Amino acid sequence: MEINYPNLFPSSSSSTSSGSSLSLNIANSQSLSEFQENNANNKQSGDGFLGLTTPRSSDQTDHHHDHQQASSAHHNKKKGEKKIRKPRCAFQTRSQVDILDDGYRWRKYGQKAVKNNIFPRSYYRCTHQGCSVKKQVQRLSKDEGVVVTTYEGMHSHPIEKSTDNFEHILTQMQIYTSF
DNA sequence: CGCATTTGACCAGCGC
DNA sequence: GCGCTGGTCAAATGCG
Repeated sequence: MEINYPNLFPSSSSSTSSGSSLSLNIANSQSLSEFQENNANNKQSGDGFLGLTTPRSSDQTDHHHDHQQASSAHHNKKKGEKKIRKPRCAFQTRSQVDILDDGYRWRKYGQKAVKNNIFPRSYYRCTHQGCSVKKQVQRLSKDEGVVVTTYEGMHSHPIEKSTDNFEHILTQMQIYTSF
């Protein structure tokens, strides 16, 4: 519950310079990647960020919407299968704006208020067909100048716009998250 | 008119 | 077993 990001983003505080080019200062941003077996010893309860579980296999190809709201639809999980946890990559960015234009086109599909944080968390999904890459954007309550963007999945299609250096970063992300 | 955003509800996992 | 929290869906709404 107590989200302080103990080990994740250590030196987030003591940053007073919110001058910041809004685009992206990679120098200040920290990247990290995790893999599915990573948090086996994760006794951290709240861990609202990188310990989150990925419920369904996110294959919206068939996407039989049994309307979850109806009743006992759930997703039929394989009896022997463990839950698959897709790799994620989180970036901490110092920016005034929440929406970091990384060259892809995103559609917002949800927003939730997180505990111990006055700012909501926004959920985005890539609008490209067949691309199920998701990202979530959150702003630290401690530092409103810090925006944490978590990417989940890899893009398998070219970037629409040319956002110079961010494309390079995306490439590195794919290296990190390669499984 | 088409698409993106908003927003409330639902559901699953986990902790107590 | 209950309640909390995070994640997602989908209808309604807004905007270009």
